[in-house]
Amino acid sequence: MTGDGGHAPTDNLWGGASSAAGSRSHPTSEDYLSVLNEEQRQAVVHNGKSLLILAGAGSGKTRVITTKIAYLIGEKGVDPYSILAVTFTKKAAQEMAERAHFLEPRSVHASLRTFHSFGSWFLRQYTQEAGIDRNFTVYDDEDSATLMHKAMPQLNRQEAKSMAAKIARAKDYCWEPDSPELFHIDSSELFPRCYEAYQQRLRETGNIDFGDLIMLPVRLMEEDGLIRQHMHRRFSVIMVDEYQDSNVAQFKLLRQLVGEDTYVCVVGDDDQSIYSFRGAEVQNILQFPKHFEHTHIIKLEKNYRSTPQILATANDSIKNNSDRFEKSLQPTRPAGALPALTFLDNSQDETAFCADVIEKAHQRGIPYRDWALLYRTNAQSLGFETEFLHRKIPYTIVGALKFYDREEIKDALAILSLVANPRDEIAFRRIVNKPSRGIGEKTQEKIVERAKADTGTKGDGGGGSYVAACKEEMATATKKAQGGLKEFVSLIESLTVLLEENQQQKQPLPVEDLANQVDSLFYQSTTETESTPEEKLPLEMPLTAELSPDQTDSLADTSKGAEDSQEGQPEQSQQPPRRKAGKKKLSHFVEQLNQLSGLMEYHAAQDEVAGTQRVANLQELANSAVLYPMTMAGLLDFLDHIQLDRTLENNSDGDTDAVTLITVHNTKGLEFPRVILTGLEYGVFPRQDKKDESLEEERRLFYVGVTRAQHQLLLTSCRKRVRYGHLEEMMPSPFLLEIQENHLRHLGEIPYVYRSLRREQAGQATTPTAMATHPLAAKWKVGRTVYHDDYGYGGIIRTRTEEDEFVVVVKFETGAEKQFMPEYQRQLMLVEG
DNA sequence: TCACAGTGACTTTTT
DNA sequence: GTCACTGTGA
Repeated sequence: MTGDGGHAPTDNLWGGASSAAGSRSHPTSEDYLSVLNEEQRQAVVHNGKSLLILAGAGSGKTRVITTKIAYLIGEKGVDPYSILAVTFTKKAAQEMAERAHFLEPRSVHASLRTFHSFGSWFLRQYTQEAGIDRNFTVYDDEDSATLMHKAMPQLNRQEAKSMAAKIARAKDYCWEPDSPELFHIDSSELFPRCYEAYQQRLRETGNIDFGDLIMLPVRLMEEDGLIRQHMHRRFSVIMVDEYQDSNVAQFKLLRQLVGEDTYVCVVGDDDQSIYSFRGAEVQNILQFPKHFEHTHIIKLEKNYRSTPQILATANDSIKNNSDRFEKSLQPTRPAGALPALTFLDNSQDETAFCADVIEKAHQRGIPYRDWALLYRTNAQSLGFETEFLHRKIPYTIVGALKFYDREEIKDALAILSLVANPRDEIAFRRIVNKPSRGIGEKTQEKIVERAKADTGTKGDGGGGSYVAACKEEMATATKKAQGGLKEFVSLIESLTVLLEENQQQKQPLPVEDLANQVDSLFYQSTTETESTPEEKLPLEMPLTAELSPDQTDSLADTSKGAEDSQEGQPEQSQQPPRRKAGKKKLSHFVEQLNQLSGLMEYHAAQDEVAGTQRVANLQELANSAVLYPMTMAGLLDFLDHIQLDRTLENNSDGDTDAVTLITVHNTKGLEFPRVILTGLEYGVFPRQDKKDESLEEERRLFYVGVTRAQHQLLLTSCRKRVRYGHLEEMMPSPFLLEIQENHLRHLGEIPYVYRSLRREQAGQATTPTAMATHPLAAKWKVGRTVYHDDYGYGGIIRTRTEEDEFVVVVKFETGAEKQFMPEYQRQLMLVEG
């Protein structure tokens, strides 16, 4: 069934499609199949019911998927429209789309999406069945925490946040407020009550949270055979990338989507499962053959990315994990340099060292974009940013300091959300009194009560509008509040009117508008149809991965706008529309909103005192809306895009030559010629050693980091680091010690602890039973002098490890004998010498 | 209602 | 070193 007949008919189809696609020549199926190895080729042409591809790091996983898509369309005559491929990040989805499109132009009609954007697409078609608002928006974690806080006022902010996180976890498993399994997460009787209250409050707003994006579609399909059938007819091929990171809810979604005649193919690597903290279930991939009958398994172990030296390092580490498919990566690349390990005195030295290395390399002609700087936590990026800024090394930072999480941006988005859905309690609370309009907590509470009473007029939507409630409240409110409310109501209403007025231009009611349309049809560029996302019948809704608005070139205009609009000037910078636009752009609407709401003025004042960039950020938000039409549908699209695509916010990807600063988690699926893996200290990476299981996940994370590198890998570790405002002595990461000594090159000074741990390890090599020595043991040795805030000076007389916690026993000068866990009790300090 | 100062608690990783 | 929450005074 491989390279047989098919040529003549498929070639016709092929030719037709590629000529339409333009100048770029697309490879033929022979071309793209010939570059695959045997296993890859098998995976592509596999022709059964279900397929599990276990693909090691760098084994050409994406190539296999994209080739498979092309092959199915080009050779097997599968309708691209009926192909669904889901990934976890937008970035991955986009890359998949690009590569598939290169191989097979018709793949633009396939649905290449993230799980969550698929959920959103699904729910937009079934808002009524799901019991949510037609114009629902998606709450992020912070919104959820606020909602929880309001639903259960006795919780303080932190407790509310933790409850919200637990609810999110429950939704990862599709557990309802009355599910008995909830105790797995939190056995207190408070938890189900909180969940219940939260859920009720959420439904009152008509909105949904991240978990609902998966959970609600699952429930709808479980309960409604018609919807399920509908989906089965719609998709005949379903593929999932990075399947090791799917959670139970996502598994259930897949289960529902796969009908009798659906072909299902999942790809993943259990060694790269790094999201169990948010419910990812490795068992999904391990048990896949059990859940889907007649599963064929193909392993891809040849690595096409890294040098043998880098792979040796990776294998050294990952083989220490117990719960995994036994496998090891086979190198195919030519030999390279050994990975280098450098110890630095402190994190300042670390940043300087990294900057030096990159600068020197640059002088040798190695571009900045070759480099990626990896760290465990976002907070670590700050030091690098300042150093790079100072040295004028260009960098792009992925994922950190999220643009859309900034206060001013969330404020503006809250107004947008409220315009879309006036029942949005969280958005309402956020901006009703910002800038201060004299509407305090008391008044807000009354309005919320009123709005909720409104909802009592059962049925789905209708009541519960906060704008309406504000109006009613005006009658009884105090003078001060009255004025504020009036201001606020007129803001939202005028914005709504603005949007509706513009929207009406689309509807062919007034004759002049028809004329306008003719006008735009004839006299404006017709090449790029400014298609507005319109409400269509469910089956016809496009589900292709939409390209994100090009935020990069709008960036350029930002700073200017910021300077000019210091005072509440009437806006001078009318949006610079690149293409002549007949219809107004959403960016215009956002600018209006920024002005009318007083947010611009408010934040300009803040900028003044704090030296921040808030006005510029608000302007940038407006700029980023330029690709959306100024309609309700455009607004929803825009909000969706922001909520579901938090990854490619500020990266000016493409041709710019810049170093990548990125968390290890975020590098999943990426590769770089040169990688520096930083902060390899115990307590930072791995973060803690609570349980074996989570240490194994940290190790997988380390493995992911190492296997991102193609040619060159640098590892750095600091002896001291500032944490919690104090300079602390750090221990080297245990992962460093797992690497065979001759697989590493050690640069510079090697700390005593590292040496002695290596020695200890060498001694133990013959007795591999107990590697129980706690990493802290090297530092807190019997006989050392310590100082305690309360007890004064003393000496360590004993140490032991108790349930993975390291305990020291200290006898103080006072005679008192006390036990401490130095990891947590910071009052106890080692005295130098 | 709001602004300020003092106090206490906590820091993963993300759609 | 950073929030977030609390209490005070205007």
